[in-house]
Amino acid sequence: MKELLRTKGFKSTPQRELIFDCFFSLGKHVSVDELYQKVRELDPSVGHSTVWRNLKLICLLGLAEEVNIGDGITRYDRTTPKPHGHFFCRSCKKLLEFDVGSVMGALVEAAHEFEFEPDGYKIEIQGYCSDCRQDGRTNDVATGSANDERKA
Amino acid sequence: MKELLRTKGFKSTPQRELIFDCFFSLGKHVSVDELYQKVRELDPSVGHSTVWRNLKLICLLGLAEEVNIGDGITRYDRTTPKPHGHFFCRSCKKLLEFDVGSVMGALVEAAHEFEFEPDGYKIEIQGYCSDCRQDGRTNDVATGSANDERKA
DNA sequence: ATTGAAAATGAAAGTCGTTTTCAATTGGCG
DNA sequence: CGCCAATTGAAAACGACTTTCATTTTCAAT
Repeated sequence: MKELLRTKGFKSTPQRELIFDCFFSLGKHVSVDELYQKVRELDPSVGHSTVWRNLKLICLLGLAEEVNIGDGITRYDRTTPKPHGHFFCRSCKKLLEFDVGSVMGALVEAAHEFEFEPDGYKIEIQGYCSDCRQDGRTNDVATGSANDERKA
Repeated sequence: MKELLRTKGFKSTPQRELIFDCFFSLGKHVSVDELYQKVRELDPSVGHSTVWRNLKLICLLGLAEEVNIGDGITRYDRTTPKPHGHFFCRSCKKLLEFDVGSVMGALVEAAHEFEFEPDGYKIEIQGYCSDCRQDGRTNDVATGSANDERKA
């Protein structure tokens, strides 16, 4: 890791190494705060902004990318050799990955038709995972006030 | 519109009617502020929070849904009979729609495999549109500091 | 090993879109 | 018409993200 940083022109610091290590050990879709907590367990002196900056650096290095599922929290997802999509469970907030190999062709083609030069794909399916689907939730609008979907 | 509101248990107010009308006349991916500006042209007394609340209500009624492209601004997209994906140009921030009929089958199937009950799909392709692709931007990481991707 | 320029850090503050609060107003059923 | 609950508007609160700045640290060149 030290080598990668050097070759890209970044310095290696204890905090940075720790943050990188923690990020890759967590290995799932983490938010800044989740990573911050993890880092803090091992070194409580590391600041929030340092974690944030290094998470950005990880993205800049191409090792991760941001995932926005619309709940206002940015998560960071390790880049994988194969592109993948996400299932986002509205109930338990779980994020599951699934293979999107079968749809990439069509997307690339669509981009081509529009003369659009793609450099990123986000495929997200929202709904309820197998653990949560029994709750039978509906989007019946008549049962609530204009604002009560926030807690849903 | 008045009827739809009534049947769902919401009141019809001049502001609400105006906001709904403006939203559907704009008819594209609008942010709260864009809609607020439009509404203000016709009635400067309408408040920001009223626009926001009614945009939420429009979503709650199933007439629109939120689109998050990761730039921190929530946009609202009229629900269409056919699902569609978005091209998001990193340069000019334009949002273009494209048909995703050809990939829906695979996505539904993927959801089924995971026993996931989908109720929403987001397919977004990021990159550069035909007007912007000549800028030859690269993601060369060595050329900048850890933070300079923000302005990209 | 020492040094100095540039980069990195940490605490705190700033930013900005979103959301809530609350008092006043209004819609609509009885 | 009169009441009650829904709605409104202004302002404040909220919260995640981002920047600032003084201090510390890294690392290449002595």
